[in-house]
Amino acid sequence: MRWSKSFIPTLKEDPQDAEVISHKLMIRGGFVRKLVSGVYSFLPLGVRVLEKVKRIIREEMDIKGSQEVLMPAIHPPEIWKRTGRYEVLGEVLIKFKDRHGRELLLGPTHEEIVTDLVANNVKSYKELPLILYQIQTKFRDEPRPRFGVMRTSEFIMKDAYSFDCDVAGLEESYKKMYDAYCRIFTRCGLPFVPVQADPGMMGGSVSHEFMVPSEAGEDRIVICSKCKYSASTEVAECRTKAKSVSAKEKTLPIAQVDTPGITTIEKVSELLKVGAEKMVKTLIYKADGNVVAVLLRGDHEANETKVKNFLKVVNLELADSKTIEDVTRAPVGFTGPVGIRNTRIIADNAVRNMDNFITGANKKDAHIINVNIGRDFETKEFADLRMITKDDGCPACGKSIEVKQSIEVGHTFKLGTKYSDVLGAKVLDKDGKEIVAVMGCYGIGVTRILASVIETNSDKDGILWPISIAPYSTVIIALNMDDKKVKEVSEAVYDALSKAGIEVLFDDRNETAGVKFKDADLIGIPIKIIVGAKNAKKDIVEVKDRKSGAMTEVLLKDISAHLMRLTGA
RNA sequence: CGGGAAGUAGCGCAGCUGGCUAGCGCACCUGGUUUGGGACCAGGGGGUCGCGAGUUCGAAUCUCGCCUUCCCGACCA
Repeated sequence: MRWSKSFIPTLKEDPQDAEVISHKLMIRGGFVRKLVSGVYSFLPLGVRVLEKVKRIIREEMDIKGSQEVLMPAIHPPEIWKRTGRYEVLGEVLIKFKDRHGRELLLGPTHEEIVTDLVANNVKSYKELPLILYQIQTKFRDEPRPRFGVMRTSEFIMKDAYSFDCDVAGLEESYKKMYDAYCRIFTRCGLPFVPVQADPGMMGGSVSHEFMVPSEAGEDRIVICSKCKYSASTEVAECRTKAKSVSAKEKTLPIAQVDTPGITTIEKVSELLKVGAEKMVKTLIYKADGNVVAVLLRGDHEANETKVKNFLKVVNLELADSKTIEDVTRAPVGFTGPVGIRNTRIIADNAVRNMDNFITGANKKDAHIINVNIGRDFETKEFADLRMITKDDGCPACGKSIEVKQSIEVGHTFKLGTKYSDVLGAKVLDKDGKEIVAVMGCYGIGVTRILASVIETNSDKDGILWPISIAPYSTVIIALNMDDKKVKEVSEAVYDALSKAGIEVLFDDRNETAGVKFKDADLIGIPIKIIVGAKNAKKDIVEVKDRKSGAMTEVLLKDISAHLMRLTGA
């Protein structure tokens, strides 16, 4: 492709509304443009990278025997109502009406649709196992689209679904997909970590997230320094050892202290000169509409995923101030478990070990000290409800752990029969008996891969695409198109490489050398072929590596062989 | 939805305490000189100052409402 004929609108300056590196570089490099918040156009360069990634995905999925399908983006709501996810997804679903007033929605994912497809068309155990996948656009009304293409309302996903006769079959399919995912991310040049995760609204028992450590990530993961343990902080268990009875302190008489206007743990801690670890914070939640008090040690943070899973609820949100006032008869900031009304109390395991602690008094401008469970209030419900920190030990081996910000690029789930049951995906087994298909589902954020690769592969000049997914492997930089010999040699190189099947971008623009170098680096082409006047006279060109800067001189006649070696074409 | 910031040419910004025809850099068009890391000279085109109302003789500038975008929180590929 000739640059002079290409639609590659590069920018010299960072766009005003971009914060993270990948967003800035994708805009500046002319890969994408925003239409509205969370909705992007992919420009020619962006499409080329996207297609490279898709090809890798298809190759790896096909090798595992899964088959590509293409399901619709427009769905009838009925099928979503049958599985109950119409309500679970709620506002995330983008709904509209057709001309007949019939409600339709844009698919946020496709468990319902594939399961229905399989239910209607697969009848025998002989047809299983079956793995279907598609690369398709998903629509989700995100609460907050973010970071360019990282989190958008419309995005391209590769989603796969496995159907097996039994759990053993699912295990096999799951392993295949897991392996395929590792290969896909490796080929895309991503430093990924598979971690245990929470299945969330997908359902099922086991899930793994494929995480790319990066500052721009929206999630955190725990990695053990010693053993192989890795998990999302959402599920990483906190090992809280129960204190022995002998270690318990003698209980002191409960007493009220005045804390006028002091509503936060930090300020109470400051005022009473007591560490936050001697306090208990009481968080009032609404869990599927019911009020629940969650008790945590003052210096600990709630893990809402754990709370949700413990309570077996779908919706969990901090209660509004009115609810808190109803339950505690005090303003927000003085909440405590003592004397709280009509409220289920659950406590983190760490709270069980505490004696003579400080809590809110459920009274304006007051806290109480020397509070003890059993004596001053009662709860029998203890569980791991807090967020793990780097000071906690590894849940598996107890050694030190690291907590890293990460980007989720893939997620795999062992679904079981959640969908196949409801939607009737059943087959007859050997004995003619009906069995429900056991399912797994597997997602990759295709557009998000681009952002992740850039987050982990860039320098001050621009993107460093791995050759496997670079929009072009090679760019020819003709330093001066007005120089006859330079033009002639560049054209010859372009011709030779094109014929050799190398994906080459020929910068034939009438621009200065500086502009061409800057643009080439910005868009991240891995190999530059530089044609300058002096060398051109001797039929020599320079081949320069984008990442290392290493340069070699190559004779014109050898150029295509040389590039074929470099690119593996 | 809660909290914060911002909307002026394609992009990045200045102007904004009320006063001339709204400005700068980049980009773009024409001509010329240039060409090894974002060249130079000359000429030129491009604006509902986010939208609407109000105050005023006069509003990009002040007031109110709305919209949009970005950042921090709840969601997830």
